Amino acid sequence: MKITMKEIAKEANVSVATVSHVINGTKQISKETHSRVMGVVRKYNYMPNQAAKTLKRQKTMTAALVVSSLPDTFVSELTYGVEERAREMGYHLMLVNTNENVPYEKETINVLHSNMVDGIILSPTSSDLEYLNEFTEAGFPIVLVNRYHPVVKNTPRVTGDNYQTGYDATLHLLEHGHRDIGIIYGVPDVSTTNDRIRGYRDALEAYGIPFNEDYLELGAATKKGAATAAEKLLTRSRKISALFILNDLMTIGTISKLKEMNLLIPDDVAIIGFGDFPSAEIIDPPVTNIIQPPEQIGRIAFDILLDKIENPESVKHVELPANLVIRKSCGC
Amino acid sequence: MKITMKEIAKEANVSVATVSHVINGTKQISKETHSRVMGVVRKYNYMPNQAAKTLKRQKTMTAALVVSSLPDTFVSELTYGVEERAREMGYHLMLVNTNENVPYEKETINVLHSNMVDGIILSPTSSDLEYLNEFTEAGFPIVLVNRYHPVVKNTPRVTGDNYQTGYDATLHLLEHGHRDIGIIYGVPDVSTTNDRIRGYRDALEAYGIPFNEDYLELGAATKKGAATAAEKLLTRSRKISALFILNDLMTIGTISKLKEMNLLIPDDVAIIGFGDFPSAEIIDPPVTNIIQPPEQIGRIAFDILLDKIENPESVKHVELPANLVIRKSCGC
DNA sequence: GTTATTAGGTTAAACGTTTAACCTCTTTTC
DNA sequence: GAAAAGAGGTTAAACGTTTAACCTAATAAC
Repeated sequence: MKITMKEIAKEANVSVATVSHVINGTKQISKETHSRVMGVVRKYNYMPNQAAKTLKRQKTMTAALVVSSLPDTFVSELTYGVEERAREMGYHLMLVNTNENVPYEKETINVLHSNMVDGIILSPTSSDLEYLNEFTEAGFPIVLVNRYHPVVKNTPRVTGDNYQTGYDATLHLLEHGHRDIGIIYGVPDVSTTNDRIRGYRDALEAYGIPFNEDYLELGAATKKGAATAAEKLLTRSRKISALFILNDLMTIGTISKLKEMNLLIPDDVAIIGFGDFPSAEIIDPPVTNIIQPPEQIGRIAFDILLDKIENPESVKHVELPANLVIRKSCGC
Repeated sequence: MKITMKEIAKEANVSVATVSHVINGTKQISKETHSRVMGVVRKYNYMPNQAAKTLKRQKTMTAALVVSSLPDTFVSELTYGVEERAREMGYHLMLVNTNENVPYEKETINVLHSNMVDGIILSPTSSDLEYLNEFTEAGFPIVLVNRYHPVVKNTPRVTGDNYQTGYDATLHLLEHGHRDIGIIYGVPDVSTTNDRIRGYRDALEAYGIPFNEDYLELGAATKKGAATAAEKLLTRSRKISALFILNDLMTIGTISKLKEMNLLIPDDVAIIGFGDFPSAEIIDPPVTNIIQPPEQIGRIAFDILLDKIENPESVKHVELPANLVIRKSCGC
């Protein structure tokens, strides 16, 4: 069996309270006792039982990152940022992927809430987030990341500035003279998609161009999905001369389809992608991308979670700017 | 405060034991009592305190995945597989990235061992794994993934067949007529690197070609690292006509450098990469890759961990085959 | 030379579950 | 109709920590 504090205490000839105090530094302890206890601790490589500690302290020193999909570049890098920051701050990280499954997401939040973690960073599946209020109102720290919804009260969030990036990308394409710009989006009805499309609409409006529902197509956030979406879009609306694609895998899928259709980028169809990827600059042509800082979003989200844990009234909203890195696929 | 079993018991007019029994189904309970208790449970959305449960049961129902680096395609997909399988089996997953830091790895295993998790899937940083024996001998379940070392006894592992893939890739290049084949590797002195290089050597030997230390270069598993490694290799040994590159990011970095040097792929330098990536087929030329199934490795690793938890004597070794997917960069 | 203060410990209650042992009725068995 | 078995509960002891309250001897204060 695993060694316990009681046995350490016996071997060091002190009470368990003393062992606890030397380990945690919660009381003055004489030099000799201290080193005698630490000697025994090291001898057995003793580590306090986390469950007991948590039960008593009501603090787990672990946080959870709950995402709605894992095999996704953005999410991977987000995870990296969160994990790194958690580690730096002495926290452990629990990772759960809800796989875009809303009931499972609810269930997950519920069990994590029961003394498994001190707080949650959540990238939610849907906009139906009212159920979160039950937890946040009870003082359980949750921070929303990437996707959000105004229905959740008193809850910090950190996102990219999706509206602005949608606007900027569209504007750039407009400045290149494009008037018929298609969008391939990954997931319907989430704030990220909606905000970017809002930016797109407003940019069009600034140029006096009417919004056309036919120019939107769902790409399901996959290569294959985007390929068929691109095909639909370009056959249905032959005037489309530029595409704005809302994630990296879909950008790759689209390019693949365009090559298959023998369409030249950017001459026949210009492209701006969302989310940079490692090979973007060695593709022919190198692809122009909106780059968001997912790792930084993760780090900040963790810091805000910590702030929320220590200071329950605090509600910070952070919106990080993104950059348009211009390469060749837009026509530049 | 969070609601406890005691309060549920009071409101349902039963003892806490009874509440526990209805929740866990550990005893016959009358229909009325059962529904009365469940009524109160649902009313307050009660969930048992995990810390208390763990303390009593000595079982956490969570596993840990400890990797040595996170921002890496292979690791991301491995994580995906592990998380998915854990979720399916009703386990939670703890994720920690040791950042190739050996002391931190040791420390991590130590705290995870103290009733935080029921077992660990470890992709270790170094070959210095003797310290693990202390834990495995005490019956703590650990399964090694990807990297391993024979010094760890009684410990299951699941890896790709690195020797064979090293052999196959080299052979393919040899069949194309290449006699001077460089290797860019990511991390020195780990089993993955060593096994692949062993395969490379043996393939060369089968063709009667002497092994040349100068044909190896460290690429640090990054784009930049590989770019400078490629440059070094090609200027130092001008006869090199093919490159075998041991991870995806390094493949991209190398291609980028070759383009910069105005070298044609595959005419001036042929390339085979290790680890497929989403854009491999839209790059010009499409890149020939060894593809390993990291997600499957993850799933299997979790199953083996579970097996080890339930059956401590079990020691399974799994070695998964990889495929050479042939595209254009090898000269085909 | 009494009284406070401090240093260095110990005792014991609590954290919220689980579960063996026990109890009390009913029902079954022969 | 007495004994055995079963159904449906309860009691209380763990699980391994933390921490407030308490204790004692030594030192400081005046």
